[in-house]
Order: sequence, then structure tokens, then C-alpha cells
Amino acid sequence: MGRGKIEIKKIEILNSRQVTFSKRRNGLLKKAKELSILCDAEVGVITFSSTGKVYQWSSTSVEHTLSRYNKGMEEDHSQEHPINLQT
Amino acid sequence: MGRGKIEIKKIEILNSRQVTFSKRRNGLLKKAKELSILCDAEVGVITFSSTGKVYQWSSTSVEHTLSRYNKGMEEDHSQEHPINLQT
DNA sequence: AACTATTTATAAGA
DNA sequence: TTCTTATAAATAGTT
Repeated sequence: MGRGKIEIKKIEILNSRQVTFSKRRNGLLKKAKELSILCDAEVGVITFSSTGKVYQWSSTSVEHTLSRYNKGMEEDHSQEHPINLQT
Repeated sequence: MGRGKIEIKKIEILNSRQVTFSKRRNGLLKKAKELSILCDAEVGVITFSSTGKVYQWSSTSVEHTLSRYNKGMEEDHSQEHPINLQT
């Protein structure tokens, strides 16, 4: 989306990469929030920038989402190595 | 986005909610993937549908992302109760 | 940080 | 659930 189409590959120019990270991280967190509200779902997102800064959001709290995730893993080992969904 | 504008509030009709969950969950995971590639960032997303099914994606593995998150929390308590970013 | 031209996501419908 | 398409929303490049 934008003035031109871009390829999905690492942005090499540091400044552009940071600007894009900031814009798209906000977009991702917004989408996560909308999904949780619209669909009554628990959603958690954690991002680490390439400089190591962490940004996260959860519809409950990150701790709750993570403990629920870990609990599920204890009970259902079929989800331990999920197949990544494709684009 | 779509044929009409919608309000961000819980979709009451079960079937519509499930359809929207499926579509938007895919969109969210795609965005997470793009962000990680474009910006060389570690990203993890966990979602639980209202029926309790879990869907997740991580640029590394969910376990790695979670342990990195937890490690960060041990070292930096200032992030324990982050302020949610606004829409 | 703001602005738009464009691309992308998606709501509704089939 | 998968495909289509009109429209809303996100965002790339620019200022």
C-alpha cells in the first residue's frame, strides 16, 4: 500500500527500515486490537525491533496470553510445532 | 475495508464472527510476517478464537519469542505494565 | 510529523 | 469454505 509497490524483503537503508517498522508496527497492533474486539478473541502480539526494543500488545495482558498459550501446550502437544500459515 | 464500513465492536452473529475471525486472523499473520521480513524484526502473534482454538505465528518460534520476552522482563521491569497503544 | 497516490485488506455477496 | 468485487483502510514515497 502506498505510492509504489514494494517487495517483501529486508529494507537495507536503516532509516527507512526504522520508519517502516514504526508505521507497520502500529498497523499490526491496531489490527490485533480490531480482531480481538470484532471476534471476541484473545490476541497477543510481541515485536522486537532490530535494535532489540520490545513492543507488545495483548487484549488481556501479555502474561495472561502467554500463560494460556503455555497451558494449552501442556495439554495438547499437537500444537507444539505448528505449521506456519502461508501468505 | 470492504463493501461497507463497519464499527469495531463484537460481531454478534456467530457465523459472521467466525468468518471474520478466519479472514482477519490470516491478514494479521501475513502482516506480522511482512513486518518481520521488511524490518528484520522478531515478531510473534498468538490468537485464541472465542471457541478456544489457538493460532500462532512467529518469525523464529513462539517458544523463542516468549523466552526472549520473558528474559527482557527479568532484566527490565519498566516494561511489565506497558501502556496499550491507541488506535 | 503530515500528506496523498496507490496498493492491499476485507465486507458483503455469490 | 472458496471466489469475486466494490469499497475502506493501510501505507510508500514525498513534503
